[in-house]
Amino acid sequence: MPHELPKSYEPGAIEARWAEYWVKEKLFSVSTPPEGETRPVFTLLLPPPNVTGRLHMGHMLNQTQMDIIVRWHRMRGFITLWLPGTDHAGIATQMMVERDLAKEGKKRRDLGREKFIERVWEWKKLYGGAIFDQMRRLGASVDWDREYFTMDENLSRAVREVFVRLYEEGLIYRGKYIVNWCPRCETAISDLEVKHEDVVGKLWEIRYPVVGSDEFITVATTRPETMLGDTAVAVNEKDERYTHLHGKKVLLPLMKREIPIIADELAQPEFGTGAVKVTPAHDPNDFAAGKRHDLPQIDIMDEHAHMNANAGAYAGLDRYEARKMVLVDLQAGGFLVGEKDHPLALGKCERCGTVVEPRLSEQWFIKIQPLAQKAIEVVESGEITIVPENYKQIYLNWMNNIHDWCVSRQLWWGHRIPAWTCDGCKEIIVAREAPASCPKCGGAKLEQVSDVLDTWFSSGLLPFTTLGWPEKTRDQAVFYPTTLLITAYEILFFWVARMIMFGCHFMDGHQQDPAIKKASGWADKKDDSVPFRQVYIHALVRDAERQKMSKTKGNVIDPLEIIQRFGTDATRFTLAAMAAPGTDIAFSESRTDGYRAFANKIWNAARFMFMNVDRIEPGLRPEEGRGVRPSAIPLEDRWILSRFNRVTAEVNAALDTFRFHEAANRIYDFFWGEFCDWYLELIKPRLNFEEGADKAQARIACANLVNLFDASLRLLHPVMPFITEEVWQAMYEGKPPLKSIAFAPYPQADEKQFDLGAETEMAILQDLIVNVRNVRAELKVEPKVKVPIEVHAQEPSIRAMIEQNRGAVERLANVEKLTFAEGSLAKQAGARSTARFDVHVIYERKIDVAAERERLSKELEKLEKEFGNNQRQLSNEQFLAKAPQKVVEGLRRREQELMGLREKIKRQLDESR
RNA sequence: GGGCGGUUAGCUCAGCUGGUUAGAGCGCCUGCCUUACAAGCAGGAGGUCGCAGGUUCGAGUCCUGCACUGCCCA
Repeated sequence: MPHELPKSYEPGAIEARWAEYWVKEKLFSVSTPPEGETRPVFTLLLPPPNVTGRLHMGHMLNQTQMDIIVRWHRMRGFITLWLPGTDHAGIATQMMVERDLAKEGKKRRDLGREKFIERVWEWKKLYGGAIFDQMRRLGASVDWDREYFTMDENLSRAVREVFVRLYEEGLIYRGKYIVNWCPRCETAISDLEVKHEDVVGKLWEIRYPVVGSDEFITVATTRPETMLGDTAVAVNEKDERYTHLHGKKVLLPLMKREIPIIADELAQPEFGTGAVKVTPAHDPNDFAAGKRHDLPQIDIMDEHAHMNANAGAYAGLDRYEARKMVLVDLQAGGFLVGEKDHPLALGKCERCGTVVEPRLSEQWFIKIQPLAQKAIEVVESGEITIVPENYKQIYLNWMNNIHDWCVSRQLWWGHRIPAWTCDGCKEIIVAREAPASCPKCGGAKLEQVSDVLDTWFSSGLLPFTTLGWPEKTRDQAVFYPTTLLITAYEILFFWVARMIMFGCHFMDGHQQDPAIKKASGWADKKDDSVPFRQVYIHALVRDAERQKMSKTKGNVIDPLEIIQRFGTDATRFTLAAMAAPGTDIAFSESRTDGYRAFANKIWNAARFMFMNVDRIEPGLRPEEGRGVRPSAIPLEDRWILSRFNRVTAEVNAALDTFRFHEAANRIYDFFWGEFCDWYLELIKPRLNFEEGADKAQARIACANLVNLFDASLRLLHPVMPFITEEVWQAMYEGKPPLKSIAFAPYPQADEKQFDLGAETEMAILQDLIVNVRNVRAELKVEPKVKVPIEVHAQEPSIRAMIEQNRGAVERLANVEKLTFAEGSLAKQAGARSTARFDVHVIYERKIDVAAERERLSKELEKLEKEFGNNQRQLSNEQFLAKAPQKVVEGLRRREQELMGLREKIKRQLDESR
């Protein structure tokens, strides 16, 4: 049987089938376009999920939006490349495998570096693809043939190349500085990987005896254990309380070490006692002060944040045990003079939650200023646009206050830094490949630096390394700069900023193929070194109570579970419909449930269409222009075409500016509220194919229906790819002209089809029908009983229009017979008046006079209020002088309507007394 | 402490550059198994747009202050 769609809509079945088909047929794979290509190009890089990752709502929103934009471009004839890949996620992945090892009672050091890395690769092979399997379920139309992994050999080579070039340019340096150290992960982490948490800590006051006097100087600290590493006490130069102590020394309690009192801006007179202890090896500010005053740096902890030999009697203790002991001993010695609650922001490791320890260590840094400069310029000048715009300022603020980036990590899993230490002369050699001997002393014993690079170092390069860099490839000429980046605010600094810095630096001087650049609409952009032309920052998905989702709170919504219950299409639609730029999404299942109902509506409308096609002309296919009869086109056809084209214009405009919610809602309102609720109902009589019916008319109506349905499916496809594919394929009974609706042209508005007249007439007709239904409900007319109505319309054209569509009124409003009256019907009981017509429902039942009067009074009150406003404005000379003509005219017209309506209502009120 | 948002119907949210009567989904009430759809159809109730000022002929929309609330940075 042709066109068979099962009676009920089951998203699970159709979605799995099409998801598999799209991948199997390699529909979204893009080969490198040859020289001379003139089609526009759209390139999008998928923000690489962690290889350890599992799909969450954030991914789902991100990917839904990307897929909408991607499918939209593809359907508009762009060569559309969406590049997927995963990130090796240094710490996260290493933790995962360490956890596995722990189950076997082993640690990574038991295996050794090489064996451990082998183990990680095994793990990756087994579990690394999970998130992409999940992505396929979303329908993400990425090019699976170009899938990359940041640890792939070609990408690793590019990473080494970048590192060496930066080093040679003097933009990478190595040195001993205070970094954020995670004692659990045993590695340095960047500023961005530290999350601050507000806690109530304590502020302790400790007094240090001044050498050579019986005076004390009192310092305040939140971390008393670090006093073991103090090498000075600082006071402010301007603080007169301490002027007499400048140049003196104090005897550090517990350690019995004499340390100087220095004058430094580190000490702020307003804070605490105005004097602070200085621990250069354990605090970044103290480190800086230490440099200024050439103080010794005494490191008192090891990599696990346990006290080391420099901590004297406390060696071996964990930092918190040491704190307790130190406090006890200070107390016993009479040095502890105060303790009070003190709010502080405690820095924790983003990955494992361990409190971060500022630690003095040898690390590699990128000198960021020169890179940031260009990255600021390209955003300020609009070479890269950021949407919503407020993120531009946030980006610039951050960029302007950027610090050098610590890129070394003391991990095993990642890109090992291409630097070697000569065993003989300790020279550091940075090179693309392992050097055979030391260029300085000729020694052959060289050892590669054990650190690896921050994961973001390699992901920052992806826009060009995925296109073959450092080779100069045709792919780069075509696809670079990528067109767009869609991502979450959270990684604006981590990733977006770094891509911009790296892109501008390493692609400096690059030029995109000029023909393609122009065709793609970027002719006005001057700089092709940027990694992307536009950035769209999407919102956060929260739970229905607006809470941020978190595992600890247990309020995480699993997108796959939602998909299972409501279907991918409905879930995608929910995210699209709620994604107003700049506002977080409070995900609510009831909305998704509603959008599944929308999918169901489409399904059933399709069944209705197929039922008629099979009855009237089984071979009917969508075909542009077919079915439209040039003369005597019925109102509903002119109307729906006008509406479709307007909606098409709105949807295209909305997608162009990332207003996903607007695009989704326009289609929803059109398809359900106009196409199904009105158009389908209106054409039902024309679809009559029985004996004696106008079969030519039925064929035309059916062809119109099919064309409009086809166009609507194409309009919706980027948002709901599965159901649209299913119905579209069914329209061709499995023999479509293209492999997928994904390649069918996206509807573009044809302004010639805009028909304001038809829209106005239709609005009047709908108004008439709704009014009759309304009165029927009020008169409590039995649903099955048809009643006669009288209509009065002053304007002959309106009367003619109603006359012409009397069948529609009679059918849709359940009317027995429509007759026209010459005079106003306003005073009749059971009548309604509008500016265009009066309608009287003829029905004997006594109406509820009190209720009717109440309704009328309310109506009158509303009218009077509006009329008051109307008059106030129209009698205001300033208004008349300054307001645009259009607005004034509108109000004048409304004034007439209001006066008429007011009279009618008043008369009805009089009559009903 | 600095910065950025939010506050519109019972709930979740739209309302773009100020312009005629502030919208949707869900929920609620009433009535319908009307041959595509009860996951539906038809009708209905529900809003001093956080508060106070200001700009303007005109403010949900722009400005200032306040209150509450969220996020980021230090």
